[in-house]
Amino acid sequence: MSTLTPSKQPRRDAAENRIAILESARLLLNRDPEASLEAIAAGAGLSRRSIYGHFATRDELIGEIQTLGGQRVTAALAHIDHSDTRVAIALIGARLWSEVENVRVMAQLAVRGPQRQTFADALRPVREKLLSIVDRGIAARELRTDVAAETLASLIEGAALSVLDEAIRADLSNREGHRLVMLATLGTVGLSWHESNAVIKRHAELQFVEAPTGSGEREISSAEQPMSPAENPIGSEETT
Amino acid sequence: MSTLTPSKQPRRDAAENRIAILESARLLLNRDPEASLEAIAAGAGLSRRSIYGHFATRDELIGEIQTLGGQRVTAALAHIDHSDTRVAIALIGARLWSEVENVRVMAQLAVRGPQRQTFADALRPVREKLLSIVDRGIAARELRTDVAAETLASLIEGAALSVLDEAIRADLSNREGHRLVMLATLGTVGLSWHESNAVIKRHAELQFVEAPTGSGEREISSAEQPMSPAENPIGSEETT
DNA sequence: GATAACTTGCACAGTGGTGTGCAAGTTATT
DNA sequence: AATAACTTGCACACCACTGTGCAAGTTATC
Repeated sequence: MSTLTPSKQPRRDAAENRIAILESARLLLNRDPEASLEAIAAGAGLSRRSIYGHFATRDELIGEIQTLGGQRVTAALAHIDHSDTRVAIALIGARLWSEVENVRVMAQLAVRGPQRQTFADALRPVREKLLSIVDRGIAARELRTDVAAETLASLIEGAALSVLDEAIRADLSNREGHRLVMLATLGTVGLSWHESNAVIKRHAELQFVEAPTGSGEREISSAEQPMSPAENPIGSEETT
Repeated sequence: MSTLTPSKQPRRDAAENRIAILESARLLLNRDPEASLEAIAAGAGLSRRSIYGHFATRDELIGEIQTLGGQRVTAALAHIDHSDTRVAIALIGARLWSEVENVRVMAQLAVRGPQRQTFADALRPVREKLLSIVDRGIAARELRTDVAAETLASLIEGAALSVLDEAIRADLSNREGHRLVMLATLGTVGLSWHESNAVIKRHAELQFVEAPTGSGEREISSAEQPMSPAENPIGSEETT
């Protein structure tokens, strides 16, 4: 995957740079999915040339973002299960918020760019999970029954994404973002705003928890955490 | 604005071609805001070279789409006013749906591209209108009071746009798109799905009306209507 | 402090896009 | 049928970007 010629372990600074590149790319590709390598390199404090020391091609770099981001998002939504599908949906919203940065690049690149298909694939498990919850919820009459399940799932996804956008754009606090995403998804799913707030209040797992690492508001959420290369890979795939 | 050297009136076929270019551009730029002139020309059944007979530069072409689209969208939302802000909001959703194609390009280009500021400006009146309605609605307790007006307005916009996306993507019928957008905006604004449906049922102006020109479903909606160059311009601006 | 690992700058080839000039063709208009 | 209005193809200059080779520097690591 990398391009250098390391006997076993890459040098420490090299490893850091690799991560810096990935983070810069994630950041810039969010705004412009066709951001140049020059720009990405600059964002990482490196020269364009040295990117090629880590990734053979632009596509390889993007591919890496894809797998890494996909892993984090999938992981974030992995253990969601609640008898009440409304709570499950709100939880999904909340977890998405905790991975805003990754979620947005994935979504961004899933729509545009030549490999949008690949990205769509990477998001498949997530989407299937959502759909199955929606299915259950409709059957249980916990969610609105006036919209087909597939459509509703798409709407939830769209609503969540646009809230993420807005939350970033307006630079909302972490706590507010958390609240908004849940409210938006619940609203999409058919609850009145009073019901939504009631659901949120009633369930401990929907409460906002301060960042583990952080001190003040707005701190956590992968945005600040480094894109470490698959520490706990899901389908463990050692390359070397 | 044009580039040819017409004494007074352009030739009939030339006028048609100009429109064909604009329509092709609107279509392609929806998918890819950086679609090439080559592609746009092909879509219009012309050669790239002849685009320059109608528009001096790419930017001029895009600028034209901007003003035309902005006019149509603004016009569509012009006479919306209802004592009940919930109805007004649903109406906005419905009108947006009737201009899907235009709304989506505008939104698309308002986010990306170098002139996103210009596009944002073109949408200003629309956004202000929405905000004022939201303000009123919150004050009247018709809309949710747990989200700040500015935020809520943005959320409505986002929700509407993502429904439009989904509706196009899934190729929903005109009637279904109409219904979905209203439901989505009303849900965002705090209504339960029962309330939303009740509001829609209760008000004649929210009912779906078959296309004026059309026969079956999915027919109207500016998508099919040509982008005539400002027949009833809003701020009448004769160029010659 | 020696060595291998990495970064950098520069030059270069290749690609795909924009915008222009011009000569030759086609087509609406009278 | 004549003419002006348009379209086309081609050649060209120009730009921004990707990807590569290489020689010279810098830095982690033993």
